[in-house]
Amino acid sequence: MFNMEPEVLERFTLYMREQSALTVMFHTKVAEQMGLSATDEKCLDLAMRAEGPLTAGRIAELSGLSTGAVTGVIDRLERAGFVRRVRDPHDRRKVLVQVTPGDLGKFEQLFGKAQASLVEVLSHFDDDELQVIERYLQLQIETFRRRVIDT
Amino acid sequence: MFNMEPEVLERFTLYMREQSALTVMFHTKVAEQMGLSATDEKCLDLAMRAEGPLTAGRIAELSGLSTGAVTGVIDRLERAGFVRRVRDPHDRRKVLVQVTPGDLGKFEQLFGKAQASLVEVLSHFDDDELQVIERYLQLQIETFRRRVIDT
DNA sequence: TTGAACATCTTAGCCGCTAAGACAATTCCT
DNA sequence: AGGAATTGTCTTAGCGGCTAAGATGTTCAA
Repeated sequence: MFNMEPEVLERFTLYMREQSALTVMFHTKVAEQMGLSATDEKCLDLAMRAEGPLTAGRIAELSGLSTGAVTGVIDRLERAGFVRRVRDPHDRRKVLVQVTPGDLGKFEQLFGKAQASLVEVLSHFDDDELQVIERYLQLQIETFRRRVIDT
Repeated sequence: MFNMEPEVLERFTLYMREQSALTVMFHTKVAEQMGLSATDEKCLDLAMRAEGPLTAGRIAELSGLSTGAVTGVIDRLERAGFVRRVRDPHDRRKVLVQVTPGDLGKFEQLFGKAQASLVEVLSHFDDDELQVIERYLQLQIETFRRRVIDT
């Protein structure tokens, strides 16, 4: 874009950095409250957001950890009751990590609070404005994803 | 808010989680490219975003690390040329961490790329829409900050 | 069937983190 | 002013998670 005033860009850049820093802190705190490390929480989040159950190896890829580290992560998550190891019946080398449906109470509770915050924020906008925001978020995520991948 | 359709909230919640996960990954990658750990990059970011130079202790508070850990962080950042230790002339117990103005080339370059992405995203919106988005970001950050602090 | 490829686990070694205490500078109290 | 308490940073010991390399168990192709 050519005709954007520099102050606008500066302000938005600051928002991004601020948001980034807060996000990192939030994840740390959520993990802490759940009695997990940030790494473990990150992997649990991956497993929860995935369509079906992930394999251990896929978690390693997505998280950027070594397979050895992921073994430890799953050990701890399993011991804490958040996930279960299930051998893939079609390929018994693979370990499927199933998120335990119950026992996610603490997690849901913490994210529930975050969701309440989100509702509060969104309540300040009418439908047309929400559409703008949604379009922004979709674009931002899509662009950011590409950027993260080839960084 | 009462009259928001549940699907809308669900979608926004997903955006938040997606954005969170991408942010964490982005920070990891930025740190990696700079030859720093995620922790070190986080502290450098704090130091760069602060008004004046931060003390070692303040960095410990803001980052949630122990003072001992911060000593190590500053050692590494200093060795890598990103910051300098300066004793506070008014209270010689304190160590001020000054961000080196030069030598931030790699950092600026990486964040420059992120900024280019931001510009691209923002270019899809007109001025009125940008105002909506800015209002959203401000509210979101403010609300999120309170949420993070008392989580 | 046998070797190669694959998925996960195990182990050794390293590094950063915390907690506790050492050290130095400052402030407080009388 | 002068000693005690406080404050800010650094040091150290010990712990735990991470990586890399190799072990183990499974699948696949010829």
